[in-house]
Amino acid sequence: MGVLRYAILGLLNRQDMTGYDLTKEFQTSLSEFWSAKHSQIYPELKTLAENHLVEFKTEITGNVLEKKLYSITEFGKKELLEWAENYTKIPPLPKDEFKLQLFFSDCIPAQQRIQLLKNQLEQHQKWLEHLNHNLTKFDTVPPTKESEFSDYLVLLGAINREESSCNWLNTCINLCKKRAAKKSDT
Amino acid sequence: MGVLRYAILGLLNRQDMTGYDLTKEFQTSLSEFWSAKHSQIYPELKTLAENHLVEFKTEITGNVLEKKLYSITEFGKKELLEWAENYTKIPPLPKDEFKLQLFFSDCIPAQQRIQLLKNQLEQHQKWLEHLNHNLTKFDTVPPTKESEFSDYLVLLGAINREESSCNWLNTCINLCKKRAAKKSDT
DNA sequence: TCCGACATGTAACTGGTTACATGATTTG
DNA sequence: CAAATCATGTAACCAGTTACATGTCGGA
Repeated sequence: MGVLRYAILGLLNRQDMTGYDLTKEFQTSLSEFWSAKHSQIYPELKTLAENHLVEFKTEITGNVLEKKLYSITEFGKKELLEWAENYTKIPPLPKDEFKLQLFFSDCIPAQQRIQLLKNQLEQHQKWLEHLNHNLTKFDTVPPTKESEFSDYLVLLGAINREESSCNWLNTCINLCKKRAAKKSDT
Repeated sequence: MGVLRYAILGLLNRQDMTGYDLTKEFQTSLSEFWSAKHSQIYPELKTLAENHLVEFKTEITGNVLEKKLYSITEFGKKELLEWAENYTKIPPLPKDEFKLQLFFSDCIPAQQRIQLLKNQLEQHQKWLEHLNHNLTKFDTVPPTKESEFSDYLVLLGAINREESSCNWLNTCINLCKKRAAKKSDT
């Protein structure tokens, strides 16, 4: 695939950045749907520059420290646009250790299974809170500014996902409880 | 992490299997939340056997063809149970090329963005149909049999996820349409 | 007799993480 | 002056995919 290159091109299309800046973007604005460490970003920038999709000028911060300010080239913009217009397949089913655990949970006591579910629920609720907090950062909802608008859409997606995870976990907990009650019944 | 080993141990805990059988299980019952190709499974079985978590006896199918029937050892069961009882972290945010595309979609025409969203929606709806069809395979809902019960729970999770994806995409489409209407308004 | 399923493995490569390595600048 | 942050890179490793490689068995 090589999706990382488009993530970088997309960011550089918004504004010129250093590898360090890009790394921070992956940690913040993109973190909901893509990630990359600096150890992956710097080599990628190098090959991108070699292929003339980006270019850089070396700047001096302070007295000595060099930094490379990267910008997207016209050729890079063309490549980005081509990708941006294409249909993509739905994301491959993500691996989920908890679901695997749940799938095999017939080998542990019913009460313990419920505890596992509750623990998972708590973690998702916490994350959901964090996402809802991010929602308050927009001054209008939905935001009017174009760049903020796509931020908003993907944030909605993240919130949506967490909410549905919580719903599912609650359903599971209830089903397990019912089941446990029935068993102790007989 | 090394989660693959627990997936294999979990399956072998249900019944003895060959590497070939395991491969099929990953393609079917586990496919919603874990995957592995035979090229990964066979080496893993080898190391698992070396560590005495599983053992195998060689059987002959027909006249010559050898197959290795693997079974979990007591030690393997202990290891599996230990994993099964532990709290796991929520799955790492899965990479999602479509969300990345949407995030950068301010560089393409509004109508085209809507087309991308609609295409994604169609794909998710198709998959959802498939999952709902799987739901009809249980004779009672929720099923009473213990092994079927956890199948059922994870299937609910998958359906839940697809439904919420569809909801989100519909929301996005509506927001984009509204936005487009407003713009042509001025 | 041919084809699809059964059956098992290895090799090369890709994407990504963790750790190694270094050093400058700013701020408290 | 110490600590956090800025800044850039490489190396070793791990999980996973694709391709290579081989051969048997059962049924149409």
